[in-house]
Amino acid sequence: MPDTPPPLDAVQLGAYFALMEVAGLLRHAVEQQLREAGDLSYVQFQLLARLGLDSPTGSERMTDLADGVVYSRSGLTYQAGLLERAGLVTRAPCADDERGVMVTITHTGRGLLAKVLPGHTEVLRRQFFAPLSRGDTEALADLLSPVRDHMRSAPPRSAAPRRRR
Amino acid sequence: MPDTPPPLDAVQLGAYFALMEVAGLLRHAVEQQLREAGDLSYVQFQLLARLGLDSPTGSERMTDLADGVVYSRSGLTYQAGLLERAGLVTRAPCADDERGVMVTITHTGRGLLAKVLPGHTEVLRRQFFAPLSRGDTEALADLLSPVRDHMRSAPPRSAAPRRRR
DNA sequence: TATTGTTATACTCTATAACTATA
DNA sequence: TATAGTTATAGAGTATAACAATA
Repeated sequence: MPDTPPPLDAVQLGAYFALMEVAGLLRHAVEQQLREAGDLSYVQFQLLARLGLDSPTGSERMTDLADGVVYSRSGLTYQAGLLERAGLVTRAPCADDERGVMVTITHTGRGLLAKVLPGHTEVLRRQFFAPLSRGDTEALADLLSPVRDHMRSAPPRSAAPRRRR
Repeated sequence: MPDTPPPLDAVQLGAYFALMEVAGLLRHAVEQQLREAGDLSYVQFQLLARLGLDSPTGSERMTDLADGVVYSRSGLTYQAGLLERAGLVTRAPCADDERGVMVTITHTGRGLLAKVLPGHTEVLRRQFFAPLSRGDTEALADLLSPVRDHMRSAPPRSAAPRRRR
């Protein structure tokens, strides 16, 4: 039987629970806005935003999208299928790797993204940024960015059968 | 047509995306641990933790639990039903309000909570707290607590039909 | 009349495993 | 043999609306 680790202290628990609750409430609020404004789920918005805002070409490979969204392959295939059916993205075989598939945001997709963003921004300001000063926001970004980088690189559990990469 | 708000700047976007990604990855990791260690979903864990750790009596009303978890009533009924069937909680009519239902964590429920917590703690330390100093953790809690309080009190959208409270 | 909670129902999402095709 | 992506399928979770009972 392994040693039980010391329990988290009050400050740690506070940070953890606050983080999870804020993120949960925020996602809930934002999801609602996205659904009403553009009939998009949060995941779908993330995919469109990644293609339309992050990628300079508007294209990405399925695998890279899956990495960013932490989904199973099949989950991404499902979502990409929905977006394609809605005319928001196209799928085409990869040029250099015949096995791969490139997903590209369409003009319609960019339009929907633009249509949805103002309301998105408003919700964020009202729900999330309102109680934060400029310095607070910077501090938050500086605190969370290293955590994000750490989590991206650290495999979730030690003994798990490595799935990808 | 309403004025479009100014877009968020890079720092704000960074804080927002970092928060959502960290919370998402963390939830994913923690959910896995909870599933393996105790066959619990994160929501079920939250309910048990709320009853077993936060509440001094081990009991809470359905309504109060729903407030804390931000679920629809029916969603909570569903989850409470699962927990009850697993012997982790009991449901009994409220003493003072005949309409109400009190949910109480059982001995078995406390046992499962205790069984699951060490692994939970370990995941949190490894995935979340590792890159954070003591001061970082405090700063994070101090930054996020006001946001949580703000979000709890602020109705998600202005024009929505008020549902509760 | 308003509130509490449950039920019925339908839908969305996610994961697993099997499968195809290419590297 | 390993990787990319799809498909089939099954299960969990969530929301909506209608409902019953109590305040």
